Amino acid sequence: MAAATSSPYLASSRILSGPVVHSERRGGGMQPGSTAVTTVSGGYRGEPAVKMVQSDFMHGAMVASNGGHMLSHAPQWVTSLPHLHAGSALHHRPAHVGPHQAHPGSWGGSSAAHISLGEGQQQSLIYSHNHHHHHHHNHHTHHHQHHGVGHDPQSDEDTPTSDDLEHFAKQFKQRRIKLGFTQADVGLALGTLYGNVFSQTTICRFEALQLSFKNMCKLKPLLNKWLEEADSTTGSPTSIDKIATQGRKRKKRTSIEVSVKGALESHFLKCPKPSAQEINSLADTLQLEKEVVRVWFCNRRQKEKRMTPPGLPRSPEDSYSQVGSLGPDTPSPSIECKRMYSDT
DNA sequence: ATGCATGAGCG
DNA sequence: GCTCATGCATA
Repeated sequence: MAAATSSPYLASSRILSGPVVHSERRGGGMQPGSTAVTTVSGGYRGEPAVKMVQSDFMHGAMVASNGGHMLSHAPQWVTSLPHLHAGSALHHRPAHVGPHQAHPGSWGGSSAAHISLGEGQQQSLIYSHNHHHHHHHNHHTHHHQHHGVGHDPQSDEDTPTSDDLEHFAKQFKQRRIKLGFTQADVGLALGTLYGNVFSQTTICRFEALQLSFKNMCKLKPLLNKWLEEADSTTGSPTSIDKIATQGRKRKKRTSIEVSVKGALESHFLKCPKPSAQEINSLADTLQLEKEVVRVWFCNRRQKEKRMTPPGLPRSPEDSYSQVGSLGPDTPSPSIECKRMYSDT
């Protein structure tokens, strides 16, 4: 329940967590020779040498996994402050890139090509997920707003369908590019317009329909509003700057080797929700930290819940109707997998 | 564009 | 510890 009560590093609200990092650095040439590499390996956030926070999260995690072979001593990933300069001038009046859209992808090779030669291809595997939800939205205890005029499907009210979202996302991206805005620009603009700052990642995922249905529905109105603002505002920029540079030290992204990822996928197919014991064994086998393995499975499950699996072309006969109007819970299959190991 | 990660919220 | 929304860092 505590948002930022006793955080030793974080001191700002999550609303203003909008770093305007404009890193254009490229050329990552550090290649591992082992299964995975982490700059600051060892023990991560958990039990530091000194007690400071009560850790409202992951309290029993390391307790249960503390078999006695892990050396947890380095809790923090160095307080490296990404000294960014708030160059507030790129979110409402980008530039006139012209009709041919020659703006540089400020985020590196994120131009328009979908070249994925690394980890972006492992997801080309088969997705044996069956999302069969009933498609009867807005049926709950909710009064309908009687509009005198005809109610458009994508005006504002009522839950959009998956088709609506897809169409909107496509339109959005087109207009956005036409206007010469980057995904990051939109994210920041949303912050200045509503107070909800979003990153390039989120905008990207929205356009690619890689968010959950509910999440898509939540973002759609905001982005829709931005569209109206973007093309209508032609001289009256209502841009206010609200940047809050944070100095949160994040664990460096663990690069899992391809073979290891394959092993993880195999296990995921057998058991998408392994127990702590299973995770422990897996981590030991793959020589990965338990947290890494656990998070990997969490992320993997999320992927299955996304809309439009990547690479899979949508057939005209097939329609995704994962409207969660029935309840927030997911009718997951009653599959239970337990592996009881007595040794290591 | 996407993989790994954080954190709130919920049992 | 899981789900879910979200993003930093990276390929």
